Order: sequence, then C-alpha cells, then structure tokens
Amino acid sequence: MPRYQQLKAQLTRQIQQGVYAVGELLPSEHELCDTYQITRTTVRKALDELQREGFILRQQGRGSVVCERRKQLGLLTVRGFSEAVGQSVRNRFIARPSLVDWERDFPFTPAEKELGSPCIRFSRLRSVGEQPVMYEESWLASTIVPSFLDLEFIEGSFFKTLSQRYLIEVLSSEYELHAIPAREPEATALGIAIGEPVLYIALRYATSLPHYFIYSKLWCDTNRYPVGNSYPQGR
Amino acid sequence: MPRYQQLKAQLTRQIQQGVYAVGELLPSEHELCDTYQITRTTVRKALDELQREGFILRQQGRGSVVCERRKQLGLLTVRGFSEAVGQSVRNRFIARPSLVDWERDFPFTPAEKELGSPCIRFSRLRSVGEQPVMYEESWLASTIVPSFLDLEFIEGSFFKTLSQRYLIEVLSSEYELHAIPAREPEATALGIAIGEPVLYIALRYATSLPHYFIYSKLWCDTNRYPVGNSYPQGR
DNA sequence: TAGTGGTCTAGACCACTGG
DNA sequence: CAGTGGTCTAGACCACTAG
Repeated sequence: MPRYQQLKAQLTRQIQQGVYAVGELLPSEHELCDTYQITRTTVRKALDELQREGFILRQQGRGSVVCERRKQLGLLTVRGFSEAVGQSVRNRFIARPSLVDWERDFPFTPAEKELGSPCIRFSRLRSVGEQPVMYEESWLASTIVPSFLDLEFIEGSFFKTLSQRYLIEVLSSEYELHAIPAREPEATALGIAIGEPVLYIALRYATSLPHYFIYSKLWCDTNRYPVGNSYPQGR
Repeated sequence: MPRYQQLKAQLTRQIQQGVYAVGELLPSEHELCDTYQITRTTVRKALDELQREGFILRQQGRGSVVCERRKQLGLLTVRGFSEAVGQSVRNRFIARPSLVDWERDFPFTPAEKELGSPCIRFSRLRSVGEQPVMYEESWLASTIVPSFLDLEFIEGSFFKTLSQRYLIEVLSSEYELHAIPAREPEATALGIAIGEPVLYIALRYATSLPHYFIYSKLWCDTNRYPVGNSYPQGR
C-alpha cells in the first residue's frame, strides 16, 4: 500500500474515531511530514483525496478543517441530513443482515470473486424526526466481513463499522439515478402514496479491498430532503 | 492562472477539437514536460483532473487514452451534454439567448458581482434520435460573454463555445436533485404525461472566472437515459 | 527492453489567514 | 508577523505494457 494511502486511511480512522472532532483542525501539512517522515507531496496527495471525499476542507492560511461527514451516499449527500444529525436522525433496520443469493437485476455486475462468496443483504429506513426520508438496501460479499451477521453497527453507522472493525475503507462510488413512481414496498416504507415520484439510486462503492464492492439501492423522498453534492469546493 | 490549469484547459480544448481523437494517446507525461517546459508534478496535476472529469484514462505502461464520452447524461461530473451522448444527439433551442432578470427562485444565490450584470437566459431541449431526454434552462452573467446573443454555438455545444470563444473553462458543479411529477411545461417539452416522475436538477457550475457561475435547471426523463457518474476509476 | 504512468524525495517561493 | 495551504522545480526508483 502506498504511503499516501496509509496516511489517508490513518487519518480517516482518526476522524471517524473522533480524535479530530468536526470543526477542528488537522495537524498542518508540515507537522504531518515530520510525524510520518514523508514529504509534503505525499501528505498533500492524501489530503487531496480526503478533501474530495468530504472529510476535510482546506483553507489557505488556516489549515485543514474536519467536516461533518456526509451520509452514506458517496458523492451525493442528503441535504439537511447533516444539519438534522444529532437532533433526530434515526436509522432503523427493516431487514437485519442475512445471507441471500446475489442480486441479478442491477446495473452493476458483481465480480466473479464476489459471486463465489455468499452475499449479505440488509435494508434500513432513515428518518428525520418521525418522517422517513430514505429506504436503503445493501449487499456485500460475506467473506470480507466475518461475523457480520451478529454484529451491532458502531454508532449505527455501516461505514464506521467497516472502517473500525474490518479496516475496510470506502473509496469511491458509481451510481445511476432514476426518477420513478414509488411501488408498494418503498411507498410503504417511506409512508407515501404508491405512484408518487421517488429518486431511485443504484450505487456501487469501491473499497480498499480490490475487487470487492458494496452495492446499494436507495429510494429517496426528495420533497423535504433533496439530494445534492455540495461539498467544500476548492477554487 | 496556475500552469497546471493552463495545461488542463489547453488539453481540454485540443480534445474537444479532435486534435486527439477518442482512443488515441495523449503525448506522454515526459513529452508534455518538454513541450511546455514544466515539471512532471505540474503535468500530472493537470492530467489527474482530466482523468477525474472523464476526459482521459491513464494506464500504467501505456499512456493516457482519450475517452469515449459516456452514454448516459454526463451531468454529475462537469461535462456538456453533446460530448456525453455522441452522434445522434440533437439540441434544439426552446428559447434563444435573451436578456432577463436574475432568477430568484433557486437554491443558489448569485453573487453580488453577478447581480450587477444583466442576465442571459436560454433554454434547450435535448433529444436522442426523436426522443426528448432533457429540458434545460440556463442563466449566466452577460458581462463575461460579450456578443453572446448573436452567437451560434460551436457544434451545438455551450461548454465548447465558452471554452473556445471566451476561454472560460467550466470547473466543477454543485447540484440538488429532486424526483418530482412533471408539470405542464416540462411534460410538453419532454412529450410525457403530466404527473410522470421526472428528475429535476438545480445546478451551479463554477468557472475559471472567479465569482462567476453558470446556473441551470434540468428536467430529465430518466426512463430511457438514467443519469449517472460512472467515470474511469483509478485504483 | 524501452517507454509509460505511479510513487516519492527535498527542497523553494507564493498568497492568504490569524493574532 | 509567523504559520498555513497552493504551486512548482529537478530529480529518483518502481511496476507495468508493448513490441
């Protein structure tokens, strides 16, 4: 593993563990150079990626500020989710993790390596206050997460659990967006009428384990909480 | 303008002009160093961004390959529609560029600098073959694009026109997504029933001109062409 | 094997922020 | 003003690709 990725993974974990709290500054680039005995080029490559993935915001003359983490949508954010966080966001399992066959009806085809391993599936409903905002189904190869079925998620976060318990980092995502009429399952979960427009997102996350991905399907009620990408913009 | 951005803009233009055709290799990094009298660090910073924005795919031991524009509406990275879909795409003006008041009903508030300048608005319908796919309204400050009203777009592409005629590069975008029922104007334009779900996107592009943006509203029929982000993934 | 991109070193000067 | 991130130089070694 290249040194910049090691540093990135290290900082990611520290941020998720709260070593650097939201709003605080990371050590300066020069300090990180000293600490890890690497040059600034390497440090900056790690910080570049952290910034693109929304972990930090760098400000010239000030430093690297730890950001409120986005809510599980890769490059996409549920607007208002972060603001509501701490107050009233709730994640509830609709279906706890269980072994199933690999999904076939999906824009992304799992790799052979993955198909050779059993598949874990779970689904959750995310709400702000009493109002459901997003229904989510996820799949992943069970080989990479031993004892996952019996596990409680760390602070209710799947990504945090992956990072801290399995040392798997989520790196990037590909997705496909559709506006569709809600069918029975998602309409029921979201508490809206069948046929109401929902934002359907088919997603594939790349991980720090080559050839292993996390697959998700999301159904979002965008009336109250639109989906967006606004992350700290350089430039 | 930093040198890496100059190089990036230069290469972008050359790719758009067909100097380097799809599938061909860009000059190697070392050649670019010689040609532009800059170091490899700077060349690589430019190529990094081009790769992230989907213009090229770098392969170790081979080179930087110019990419096929993808088949989906490439909205979620900075990319014009015409490059995204290819040959059978047609863009038709619904309203040609004209001076209007600045829009107020929008998630993004124009900067003061922009509000001091008249606003240009135009709207277009984009079709693949005979089928409308997307209806688009755009706004920008008229001061940055003199004689824009009388202008024909270069190859029907707004971004290409900005780049080649005004030397303005589109850098990044922020957006907000909603799944909504089509109202009369967009339903008519898209040739679908009123109330059918459409993907509504409110967008703001940053440009190489500080404090000047391009604003767009898009209504997409995602049945035929889903919106996505899949670009060549490093790693 | 020659050439490519991937990573990294060890410096430098600059613009900007904050006290 | 000292310290930060933004940009850039001039090298180096490596893994990988293709002929």
